[in-house]
Amino acid sequence: MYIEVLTQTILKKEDQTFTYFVPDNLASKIKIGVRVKIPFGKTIIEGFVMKINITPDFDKNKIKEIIGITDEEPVLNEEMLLLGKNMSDKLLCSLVSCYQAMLPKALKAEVNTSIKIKYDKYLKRIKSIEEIDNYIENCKYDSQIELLCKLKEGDIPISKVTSSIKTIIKNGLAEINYEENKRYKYMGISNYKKVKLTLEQEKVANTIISSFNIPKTFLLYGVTGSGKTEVYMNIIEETLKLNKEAIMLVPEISLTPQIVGKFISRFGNVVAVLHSKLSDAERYDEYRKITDGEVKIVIGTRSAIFVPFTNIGVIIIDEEHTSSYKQENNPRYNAKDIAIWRSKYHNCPVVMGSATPSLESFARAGNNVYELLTLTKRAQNMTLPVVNVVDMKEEVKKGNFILSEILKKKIKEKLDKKEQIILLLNRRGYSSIISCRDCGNTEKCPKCDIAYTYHKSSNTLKCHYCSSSKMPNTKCSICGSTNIKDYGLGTEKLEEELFKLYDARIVRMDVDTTSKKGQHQKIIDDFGEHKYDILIGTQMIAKGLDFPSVTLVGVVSADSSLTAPDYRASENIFQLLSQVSGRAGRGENKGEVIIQTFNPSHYSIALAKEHNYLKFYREEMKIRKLLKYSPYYYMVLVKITTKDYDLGFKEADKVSNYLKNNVNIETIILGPSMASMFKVNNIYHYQIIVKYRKDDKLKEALKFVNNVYKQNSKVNIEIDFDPIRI
DNA sequence: AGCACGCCGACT
DNA sequence: GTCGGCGTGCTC
Repeated sequence: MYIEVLTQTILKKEDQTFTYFVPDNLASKIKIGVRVKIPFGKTIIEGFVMKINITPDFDKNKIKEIIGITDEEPVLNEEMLLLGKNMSDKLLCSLVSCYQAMLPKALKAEVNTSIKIKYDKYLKRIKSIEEIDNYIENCKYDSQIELLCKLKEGDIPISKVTSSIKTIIKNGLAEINYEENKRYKYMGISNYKKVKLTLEQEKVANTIISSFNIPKTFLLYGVTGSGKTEVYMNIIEETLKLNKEAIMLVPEISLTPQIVGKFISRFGNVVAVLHSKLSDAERYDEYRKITDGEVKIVIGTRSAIFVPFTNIGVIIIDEEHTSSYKQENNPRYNAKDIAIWRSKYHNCPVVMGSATPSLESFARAGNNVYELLTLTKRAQNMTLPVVNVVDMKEEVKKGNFILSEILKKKIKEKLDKKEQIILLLNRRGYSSIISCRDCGNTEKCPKCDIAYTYHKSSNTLKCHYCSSSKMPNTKCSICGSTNIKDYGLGTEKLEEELFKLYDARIVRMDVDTTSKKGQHQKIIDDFGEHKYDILIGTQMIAKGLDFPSVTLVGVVSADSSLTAPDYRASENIFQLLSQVSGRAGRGENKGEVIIQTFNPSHYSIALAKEHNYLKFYREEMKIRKLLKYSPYYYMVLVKITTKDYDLGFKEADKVSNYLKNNVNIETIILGPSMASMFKVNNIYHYQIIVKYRKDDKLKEALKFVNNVYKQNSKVNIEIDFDPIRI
């Protein structure tokens, strides 16, 4: 039998299937979606079986035989095969990359795919009891007799293969059996109690429950502390009653251990947990629970959206506004889109929840594409914390560059009361932003309203949306001050400052301190047990943490992300400030939030202070409309990368011109321009931004340019739909 | 990825 | 003349 195999494209450019021969003795084991080991050139690789029983259109003499079949059952089921094709078509990326993205490492088609799976060993009797008794009578070794007596009663778990075990096996009395060890390591919360839903929560839950079997998307807009998790659990409970499965996506599990704990407490061991900090073997363990039908609920990060449940009852996406649902490398999928695709396949609803929904989702709810559900009341009588905005312009005049007068005072106050403090420093990679130290003004491109990026080599300010550039001013264009500097304050520097001022136990949580596995968890646990007084971190600490004894949250510099060269900067800062505000005062003590900023009157800061999402939404939508950004316009980012500076510009220009001539007139093509990270590893990055509302020609045009550069070994192209960062 | 093929500079 | 540099192309 001849089969068609899709290989992990070594030549990364294109999907290519290869024809192989399957000998008769293996033919019955071949199914579409299983992996096969195949000789390829001088090496052995793995590929997915795409078609079986084909008549080859390749020279039969050159067709090689497969080496073996890796799987008993397909790793890609019918739904996954279909979904992969859909993804690769929609995202203009290779089919293999889509299939690989759906699978845990242990099940990907790769050259060296042998992930160590932990086995439990059993010694199993293979001869009758009489035969064993016979053997015992003639045996003079006590250790063997002891083993054999136990063996008569059943299998014996063994850890080491001793010499007596070896002898027993050699004499054909027993054999070693292996069983995969699936580790259950998550624990429930001991004091968890099922909470009776409030009327408001119940109404929301019932609306969703009455839409089971309908592929509909709900947007659950609920203020922080309104008990969205309880609603989710209620819906999932109903799903389980119908003998269906549930997927719940969360931004990052290692940061939300409380949610997992609640789920385990309530649903026990029908829950599998998938997140980025699992080792490959651990991830495979969890995955096997799903394929074996042991679990009904999966909680996981982005890629958990692909779990091969066959009867999904509901898909929940918590904190739907988070950018982590979009994958930033190929295939550049958004888990929210995959969720909606799967909801149609399984006829089930999708529930997206957030206290600060993304503008896109809220706009869709406004257009009745999604159904809007709201939770307005904070559960358990928790009050929203008081938010204090401090104008750093005034503080700088007093000589306070890092911590303001009031924040210093409050920290001391809380330390004295033995309460805990979280300090947030939003230091993201955009160091090359220049802003005025006196008035907080950052110079922006007038066309795109995006902060200019400073290019040191040429001493110019560049807008990397539209490629316009200008010389940096020596004076601030608003207040005339010459005190213009790039802004940079790191977590280490803040930590240093705090050590100088206080005698406190301080812990830092950022990419530098959490790269090792389990470190996240340890910091969170330790802080939860009050082994530290102050937690310093980047925005990763803002999400989902729930520490009752935290009574003060300080945002040390709200501006660094406000001035980021990104049209979503205002939205991001509003979401971030709202999130952190929700973190304070979760216990009995009232919480306080202090936000330090050079732009106290900026609407996203002022409205975050008021906890006024709706007003923020309206304000931001006006700007998006004016400047033709999402959700009014869709965006596509076309990236062109090459080692050759001149060639890159030439080719990017060609692409841009081709697009201009082959899309609808209303579609806006910006660039080519230099990407914000222009030269990385000696590779030059150019980009073209496409903005459109409706364009039936765009897809074909993008497909065309994409195919052109698939054949080009010098120039690479990548297409990113709805990019989260530009 | 590996490996062969092939077209130019430095050399026993 | 040859040896070997690695740019290019192919693997069912």
